[in-house]
Amino acid sequence: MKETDNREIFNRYGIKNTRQRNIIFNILKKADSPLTAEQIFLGCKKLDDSMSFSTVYRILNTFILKDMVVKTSITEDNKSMFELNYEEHKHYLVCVSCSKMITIGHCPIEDYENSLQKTTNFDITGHKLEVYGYCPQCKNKK
Amino acid sequence: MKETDNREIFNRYGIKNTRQRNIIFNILKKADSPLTAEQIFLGCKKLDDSMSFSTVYRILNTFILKDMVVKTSITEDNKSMFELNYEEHKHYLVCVSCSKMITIGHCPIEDYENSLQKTTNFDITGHKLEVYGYCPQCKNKK
DNA sequence: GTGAATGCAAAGAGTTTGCAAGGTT
DNA sequence: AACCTTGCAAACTCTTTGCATTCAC
Repeated sequence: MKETDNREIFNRYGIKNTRQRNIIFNILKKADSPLTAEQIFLGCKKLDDSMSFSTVYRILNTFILKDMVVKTSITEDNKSMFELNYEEHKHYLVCVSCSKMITIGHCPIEDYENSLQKTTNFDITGHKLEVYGYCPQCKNKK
Repeated sequence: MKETDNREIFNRYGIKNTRQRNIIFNILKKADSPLTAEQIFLGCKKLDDSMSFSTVYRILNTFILKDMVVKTSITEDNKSMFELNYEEHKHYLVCVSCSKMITIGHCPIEDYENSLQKTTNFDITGHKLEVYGYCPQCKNKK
């Protein structure tokens, strides 16, 4: 534990600063799209061979409880995916062939939520949007 | 098998007309939002106590293969949900408290897909959108 | 030192599969 | 009759949990 120490962040959220939490937090920080628990576990293994799979899940659930991480369901095969809870609103464009995910900057439906709030009388708290397609590489292979 | 016989539909898709398929197809027809495999199984049990859970999954997968049904992932707890593959494009507004789902008629992002296609060079095939909030009943209990 | 976090193994969900028996065309 | 579908039980995958040990504060 040296250069990449997230102690201050963990303090702010009231959780202890452990080696395993640092590893996972750093993996999520580096990721540019949501990761499966398995991807995170494999990343951990490279840095600490003794890391256990249940620790990965437990830490992710702790992070979720503290709102540091969000679970974005969404694959066809019922695997959860995890990413840092960025303040900015993000959506992904997902390749249905190779599963590559790229970030969509602008959110097209914030305005829409307002009108929906009026018509449905729901108190709207958020939304999930994913767009699917073939990425430039895969569409040429079709 | 009498009044509610989907033989013609099954013929059209090239699959046999069985009692179990009729039961499941009718349950999906009546549903106004996606159902979990368990909900479907429980519905089946009421009409045919001998129905097996694996039959439910197998029939659902057959229907998916024939594009009669779509699997819409999406719950926080990694359960799949299933609904008929309606031609019209549908989205749901989901209550985060009681899980009630209501259908959103208009899709706000069809235009958006076109612009995204240009900027990303993806060949876009579809999208998934769910909006979350508290329904009128639940928001008063908060 | 005290309570919280970890590793391991085992248990739980949800879903799929092998096989023998039964149903559909 | 030939093939497809079903029921049952067992297997498989993803995730959670119990318990003893280790670690952070």
